[in-house]
Amino acid sequence: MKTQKLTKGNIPLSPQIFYVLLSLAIKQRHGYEIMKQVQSDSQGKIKLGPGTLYGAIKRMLEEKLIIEITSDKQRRRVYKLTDKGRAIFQSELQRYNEAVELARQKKLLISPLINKFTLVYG
Amino acid sequence: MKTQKLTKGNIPLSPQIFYVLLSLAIKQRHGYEIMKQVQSDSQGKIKLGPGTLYGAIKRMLEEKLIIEITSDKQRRRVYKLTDKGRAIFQSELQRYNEAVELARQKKLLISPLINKFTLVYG
DNA sequence: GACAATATATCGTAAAACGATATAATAAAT
DNA sequence: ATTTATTATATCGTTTTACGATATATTGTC
Repeated sequence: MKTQKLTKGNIPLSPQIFYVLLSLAIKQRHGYEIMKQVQSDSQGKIKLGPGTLYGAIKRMLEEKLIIEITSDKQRRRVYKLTDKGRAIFQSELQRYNEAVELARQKKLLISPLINKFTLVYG
Repeated sequence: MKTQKLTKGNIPLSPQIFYVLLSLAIKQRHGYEIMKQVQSDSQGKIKLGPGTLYGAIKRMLEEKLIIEITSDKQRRRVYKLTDKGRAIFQSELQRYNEAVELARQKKLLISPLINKFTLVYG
């Protein structure tokens, strides 16, 4: 009973998987590096523990969103995005963008740059 | 053992919960309306079945992200965002926006408007 | 009156997140 | 040189969530 789907048709992705793909979209990385990058890319909002990280990697390998490119038997195991992984990341990124645009259009997105002063005197 | 957390500190939210909050950020709605709105807001990418929908509503009520404002015993049960729900939605929307901006900055966001013609002759 | 769409609810399964725990190698500090 | 911190990977068990199936009733339409 192989590990599965990453949600049907891979859309939508969980935020965790999204950030893993994002980190690998820039360059190939090993597990621990992914973990740190996700934390930094998400401004500390998402922290992957080992359980989440290696569980996610395992499923993503099975789904062929990533492949391992470790040369020989190194300590670090390096992963890179497959074309499929890149396509799915792109599709999910579009969803993020569309959601933000929709929210902006509905005046729901408050710019963090607008402070109380601006709200009162702007 | 009350239903729980919606992920620790409520961040990050699952895409499903995010779209439910988005639908309620615009106006109060009843369950079935939320379901339809999520589908339309996400361009059909996210479809909530009854299990997901009413399970999510139950947990969001317990977490006090939404409250029920149904008057008397109506057929439809109407929900609206609480201040907490709105704050959490806003925080999550910021995360979406930051992720998109980061991706844009890294040249990872491909505009769907740019087609092959543009890529070749632009 | 029949039928489709609306509307809510629950149950069971599967999948995912996550903390705990473990182990080992490398790098830094004393 | 030895201790200590950080890096690095892995697995196990629990909790949480998503989600399809199923059920039921109401409202609206032909």
